[in-house]
Amino acid sequence: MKTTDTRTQILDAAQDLIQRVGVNAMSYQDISNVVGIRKASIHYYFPTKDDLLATLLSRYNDYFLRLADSIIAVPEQADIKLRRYLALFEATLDSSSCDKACLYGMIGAELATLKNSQVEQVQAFYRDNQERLAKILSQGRDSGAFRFAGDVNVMAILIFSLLEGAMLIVRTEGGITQYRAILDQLMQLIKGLELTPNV
Amino acid sequence: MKTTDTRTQILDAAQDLIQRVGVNAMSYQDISNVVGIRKASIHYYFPTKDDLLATLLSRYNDYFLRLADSIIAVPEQADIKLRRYLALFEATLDSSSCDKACLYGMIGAELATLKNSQVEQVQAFYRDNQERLAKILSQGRDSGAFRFAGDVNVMAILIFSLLEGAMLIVRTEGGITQYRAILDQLMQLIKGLELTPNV
DNA sequence: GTCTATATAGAGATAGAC
DNA sequence: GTCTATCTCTATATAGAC
Repeated sequence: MKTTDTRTQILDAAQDLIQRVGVNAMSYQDISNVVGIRKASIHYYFPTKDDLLATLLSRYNDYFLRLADSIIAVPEQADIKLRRYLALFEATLDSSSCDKACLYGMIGAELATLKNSQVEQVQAFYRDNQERLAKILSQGRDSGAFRFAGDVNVMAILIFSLLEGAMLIVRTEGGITQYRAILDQLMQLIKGLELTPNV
Repeated sequence: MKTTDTRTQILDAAQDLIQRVGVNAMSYQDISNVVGIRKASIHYYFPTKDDLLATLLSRYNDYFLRLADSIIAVPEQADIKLRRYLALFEATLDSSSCDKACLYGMIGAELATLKNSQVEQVQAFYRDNQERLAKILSQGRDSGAFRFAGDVNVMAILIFSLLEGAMLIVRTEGGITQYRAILDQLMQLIKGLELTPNV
């Protein structure tokens, strides 16, 4: 059993807290309570809250896009790839009792309270994800797995917005079950399945 | 020209601020600066911030659902009704320079920092809107205007999640233009339009 | 590296004059 | 109703001992 270093423990605690309550409601004291270190000590690793947030956003971005790219790289049907990509978001929600949203979804709501450099990190995350999604959608439409009309890039933004929004919405009620139902419905729409007469 | 009473000015300012920066980043001092009244005076109308928020949520809910119901009541094609409903959300984003999201979308992100009674107000708003959406979708599917597969209620939650999510996401880039593109794409999906060979 | 102690600023809220 | 003044609490952040 390998112990995690303090710096990582702080980042983990901070991320968990932000995904639950948001950046502005999260404090060094909260992190202190979780990690079991005095709040002054946190400043040794991250002098300001902005430093901490910047590191957090960058870490989350790297981690998430690395996973997304590994999904895209595998030679596989587009609908399988899309399912796997959607599962990445589902995993975030799944852990614990469905009170955690995507880090960037939470941050997105608090966008106006961030400094410019952090806003750029948010923009980058959104853009990168939409790009990955567009790639999967293109492949699917080429192969005939997907049959939706319209522009691939707009569709990518639509899906990304839905994922971020649903993660926030289902926290009030329904939780992971409702989230999965929404994703199933989305897959149906993308595959272009028709309404059958009596269902 | 009729002057708005102070109480309403406070509510308006508070709502505007929350839609931009969120509940936790909004302060009585901010409201004070906008309304031109000392922050202690605000407590005369709303003793606690919870009182203010409760009033705000209730007012927004009443206002929004009244509009939604007036749209549903009119004898009209379902796709026209849906378009009008979507326009309600678009109007929120439209005013000013696209830095305002839906009040309840912002609140949804900060859900964990609210007290129980306010969480219930959020749940009610989500449920009520999904109910209205489901009604429009049912009508559309019966009339043949909509041809999506799957459950109407799930589809309603999907659309609602998308609306709330997109409003947050497009604030980083794209703004109202991107938001409209997403809604157009959504309408296509609901109408069940097929992919045409060379578009 | 982690601690105690403290500086400083801002929050929500109350008391009481006008 | 609105003001000034003030209370209390918590936030971010720093200084310096160990």
